[in-house]
Amino acid sequence: MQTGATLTKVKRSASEPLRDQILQRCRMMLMAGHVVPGQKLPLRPLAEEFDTSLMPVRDALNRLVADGALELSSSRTIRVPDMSDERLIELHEIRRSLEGLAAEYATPHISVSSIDRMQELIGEMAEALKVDDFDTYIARHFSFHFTLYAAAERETLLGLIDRLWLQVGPYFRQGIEQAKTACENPNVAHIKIVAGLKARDSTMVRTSVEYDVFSAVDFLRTGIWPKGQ
Amino acid sequence: MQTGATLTKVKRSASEPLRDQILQRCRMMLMAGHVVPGQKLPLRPLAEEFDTSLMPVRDALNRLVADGALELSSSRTIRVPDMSDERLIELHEIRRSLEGLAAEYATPHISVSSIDRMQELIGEMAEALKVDDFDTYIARHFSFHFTLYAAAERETLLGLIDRLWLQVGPYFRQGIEQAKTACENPNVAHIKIVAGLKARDSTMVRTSVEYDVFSAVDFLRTGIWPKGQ
DNA sequence: TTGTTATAACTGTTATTACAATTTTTAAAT
DNA sequence: ATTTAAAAATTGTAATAACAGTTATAACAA
Repeated sequence: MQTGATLTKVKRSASEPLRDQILQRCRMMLMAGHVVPGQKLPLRPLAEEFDTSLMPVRDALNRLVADGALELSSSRTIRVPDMSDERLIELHEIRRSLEGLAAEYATPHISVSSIDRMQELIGEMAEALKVDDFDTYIARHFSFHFTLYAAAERETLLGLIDRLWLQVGPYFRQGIEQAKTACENPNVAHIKIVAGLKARDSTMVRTSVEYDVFSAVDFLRTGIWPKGQ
Repeated sequence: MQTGATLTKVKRSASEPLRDQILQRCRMMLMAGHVVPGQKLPLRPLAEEFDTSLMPVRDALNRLVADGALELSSSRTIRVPDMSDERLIELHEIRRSLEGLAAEYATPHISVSSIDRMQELIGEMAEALKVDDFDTYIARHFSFHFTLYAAAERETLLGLIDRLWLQVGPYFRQGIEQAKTACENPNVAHIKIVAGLKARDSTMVRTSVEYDVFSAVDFLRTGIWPKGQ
């Protein structure tokens, strides 16, 4: 299947449908950049790897298509969509708007322990980057942002932001690998976010998050078009 | 099935999968408020009405669950979700943010003929309201807003806004029927939107759209809790 | 009448199979 | 060697049936 990730069997349990277990796996693959743009994800090989029938795999992938994380190309093959300049910019206009909103709502409510955790995550991100452990970097980076956004306690908003991250996931990894050094720049935003939270300054947090998202555009662009098209 | 809408058979054609045809039907039912909050939508009766098997119906409904327009209650029955005060407010915080964004981007690009059409739609809305033709009112109201948002030419943004409308759809109809007279208020916003477009004043259009969304909250609340809980 | 238990009906999920369309491969002809 | 055409393999979709929960109903007991 060449998903780049180690896939093990999923088990049928009453608590969680196979579809959801498979969905979770596929989400991880996308977020971690373990699938590459343009890559096909045919149902049957995936079903074989998960040791299930087509149906739950089909359900999971259809869900991801609905979320814009995958696409149904003409002649109905499911693949990881390519990124265009326009789409990248649009996604980040929306990200800026929604993540800024979430950041603002989160600021008064977020717990001190969560802020401390975010502080730690900044350190762990730097550590991971030093040893080229991109998987860990991506995981910590995700935790950092979603610890903040979850504190806004807006379920629908969180879901929308999640969808947007799923769409940039496959390109984010390429961005880091290409522009590793440039990652210091976003980290400045991260530090300001934590500082803003400690001061309970909603405007500062929102502005810092918006800047973080803003700077991500150029960062991602270098990953998508390394030669500088 | 008691969907309130007239359902006819869907036909298997090469061009469009049954799932998408059924999805379209269900979307209409939700947007037009032809299903009521709390109502169950079991697969088998729907499949019988559409004269298909479970699968395409299941696909369509799962998609709507993913979109937040339907919910999988505990004990996995699919139903129209109830609206809470918190959810209503959250949805409109997001709506305001995203529809404001779309409005701003649309203003410089929207064609004169589209603006004219929007002007017409305001009239048609008033007409429909006079004769209690709520179906027409809802359809025209939808056209009015999405003519604007489509002009922004942001596919992902449009998709997100569409999702949000799908979630408020079932409650919008109740709102109109309950607070019919109060509908003059939103119309003021509509008129300002068109005026702003003619002047190509992005800020004015954005502000008017944001006010329209803002005023929709109270309006919808009267529909959801008519007694004034 | 009320509470409990067994039975039946109904729910979405999953597996299997068949299908139609597309893509790839193979073979033949130029 | 290149082009064309036929055949095989691969794709997602859809139908059917079996499954495992849950909910409703009915029968029985107190």
